[in-house]
Order: sequence, then C-alpha cells, then structure tokens
Amino acid sequence: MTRGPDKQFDPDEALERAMQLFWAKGYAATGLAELQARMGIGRKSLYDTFGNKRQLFIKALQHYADKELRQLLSELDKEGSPLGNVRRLMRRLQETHAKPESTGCMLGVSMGQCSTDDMEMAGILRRHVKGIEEAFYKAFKRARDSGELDPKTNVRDLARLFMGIAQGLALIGRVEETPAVPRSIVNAALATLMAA
Amino acid sequence: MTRGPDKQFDPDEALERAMQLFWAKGYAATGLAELQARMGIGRKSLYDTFGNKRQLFIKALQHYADKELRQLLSELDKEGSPLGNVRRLMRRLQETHAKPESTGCMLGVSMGQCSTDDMEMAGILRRHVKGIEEAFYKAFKRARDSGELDPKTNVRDLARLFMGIAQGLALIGRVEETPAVPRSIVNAALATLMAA
DNA sequence: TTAAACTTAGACCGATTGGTCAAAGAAAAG
DNA sequence: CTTTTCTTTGACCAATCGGTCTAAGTTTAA
Repeated sequence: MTRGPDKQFDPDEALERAMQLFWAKGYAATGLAELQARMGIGRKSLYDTFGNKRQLFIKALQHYADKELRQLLSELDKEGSPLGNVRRLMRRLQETHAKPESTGCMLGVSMGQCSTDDMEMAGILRRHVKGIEEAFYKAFKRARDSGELDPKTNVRDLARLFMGIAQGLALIGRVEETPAVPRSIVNAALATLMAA
Repeated sequence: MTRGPDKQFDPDEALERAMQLFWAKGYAATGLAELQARMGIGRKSLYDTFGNKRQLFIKALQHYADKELRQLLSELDKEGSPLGNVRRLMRRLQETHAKPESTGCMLGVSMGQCSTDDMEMAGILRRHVKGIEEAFYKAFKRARDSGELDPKTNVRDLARLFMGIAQGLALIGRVEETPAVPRSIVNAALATLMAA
C-alpha cells in the first residue's frame, strides 16, 4: 500500500556516484553542492534518502568496502593454487594503482582522513580492514596446509603484512605517476612468498 | 639595518604547532581559527609569515618530512649490521604506530588527503617518499654488499617494498587500537629478511 | 475529481570558511 | 622628542558550509 510517486532517481546509482566523489576528494573537501551535482538529485532528496553528509559518507564507505571485499574474496577463493591466487591478485592491484588516474583505496584514504578521535569511524574502518586481513588469512592458511608455504609460517602475521602492503601500495599509487614503484612493491612482496 | 620591532613569536615553533594540527586533523578539516589558537598568533601575523593556508600546510609538510628523513637516515646509517639497523628501525616504527594516540605518518595522511588532480602537492609528496626509499636503498645495498643479503636480491624493489610497508603500517596504526596488527606486520616484514 | 501521500526544486538559514584591512602599539633611527 | 617601520589585534568581508523548510508538482486511493 504505497502512496505518492516513486523516487525519480536510483538511490544505488546516486550512492555509487557519491562514493566516487568522496573517494577522489575526501570527506571534508567534498561539499554538498558538488555531491548534489554529481549525484544528480536535489538537496532535499539527498537528506531524505541518506540522512546527512556524514551518514551518506558512511553508506558510501560501506558500499565501497562491500564491493571491494566481495571481489577480493572471489579472487582469493578460486580453486587451484592459493598462492597463485595471491599472486594474481597482487598483480591486479599493481596495475590498478599504477594507472595515473588511480585514486587509491577508499579505506586507506579514509583512514588518513578521519580525525584520530573519531571512534565511530575508526571502528568502521577497523572492521573493513579486518575483512581484508581475513581474506588473505584464508588464502595463506590454505597455502600452508597444501604445502605451498613452509609449515612454520605464521600465516596470521603474513596476512596482516599483505593487508598492510596493499594499503601502502594503494596510497602511493595516488601520487606516483609512473608504474615503477608499484611494480617494485609487488615484485618484492611476491618474492618473499617464493623464499618462504 | 632593521627597523621596527621583532616578531613576538618564534616562527619555527609556530610552524611546529601548525604541523601537529595538520598532522592530526588533515588539511581540509583544520580551520584558520584553530590554527591561530594552537600557534598562538594573530591572523595577520600568520598570513604575513606563512602566506596562506595552503603555503602554511606545505611548509609544515616540508618541516615534517625533513625531520622524519633526518631521523630515518641517522638510524639506517649507523655503523654495524645494516640489516640490524633496519630491524631496529622497523621495531621503533611498530611501537610508535601501535600507540593508541598514534596519528600515523603525515606524508601518508597527506597522500590520502590531497586531491588526485593536485599536481603540485603530489610532486612534493613524491619527492619526500623518494627520500624514504633512498634511505632504505642505501641500507639494503650495504647489506647486500656485506653479504647479509643474497647477492641476487633486487635491493631497489626491496627498498620500495619497505617504504610501502612503512606507509601501510602508519596508516593502519591510526585506526587500530591494539598493538597486535602493527606487531604482526613488522614481524612478517622482518621474517622476509631472514629468508632472503 | 478530490484528497491524501509522496517527491521535487530551490530559496533560505545561521554559522563558519579562508582571506583582508585599518587602526593601534612598539621598537629603532634620527 | 618625533618619525619611520615594523607587528599585532580584531573587526570585517564575501563566499561557502551543512542543513532546513516551504511551495509546487506528481501519483495513487477513494
């Protein structure tokens, strides 16, 4: 039993566009006017649909993290060599962040942007970062169990290292203009898996 | 032949304080009023001495990077085992960023904050990041020459990896509230040096 | 058609933004 | 002393900030 007209815009697409803007410019530097223009909706619609600027940002962040984690998992959970999956993933990340128009990872960008005493935001970011860690953990654990990694390998530490490397890579990709540094980072990261 | 009274404040200390604020809150989220209060100077003095907000930020960033790089070099250039120096440095970074009040690395934070099309800022950040890479490079090269690292090691790649890890570590330290993740990252990073 | 329920565009709000300027104060030079 | 040159304070500016609200438009139910 609904009354009145439906929304004239697609909230999902509007959120996607808000995400892109926040991602590229950051929370504080993104104004409502710009958001409206990019999302193609009026101010009232924005507030009715998403609450306020902060809530919109949080929803955009959530949207980003869900999408990113889903892709990460689908890539790391593929059948075959777990380490092969990790290698393929890291090479893809390398290519992504080596592009000059790369805007990095929205999680990393947000970690750098949120005030240190913003506990709510920190909690949200921590949860998402944990998700990435867990995805790597599963892959490395499978690798160890299947003999691809030394049985003595601390896979928890290794997972956290790769999560950290991925964050560092994304961050540096934002300012680097040649593919050299991202390539080096991934080269060296993967080289450590050979030796282990 | 100087005329008129001297400044009533110490520009260096004012810059130091501005740096702390920018570091913790980021460029966009830091207002002039807050800066004035923290620096303890009037608005006119601020503009006469530092130009405008952006130039003040750039000077603060420069100040930070110089200080940080100096410390990095003094730590990595110590006599004795180069790899030992790297280990000591990484453990120190771990402790720094494991503290709950850690505000990360101002370079990394700024990489995440500057707009992707701000070429001037990107250039400045790239230069400073390169400085960190070079510091690691020298240390790893010494390590390879002295037989601490496998002669086949690509020390350029390794240096870039460690620079990236340091950035990731600092970023994650901003939101993490327990020392577990930073410790894992450094554990795993140093473990790769053993095997190599 | 009429009324109710909804969405829309955009005017509007006080507060705050980065930035400027004039007047007052202080030290050095004559 | 006076004059000159500098610094400081704080008022002030237009523009923009995030956020609200009214009025008009649109669709459905009766």
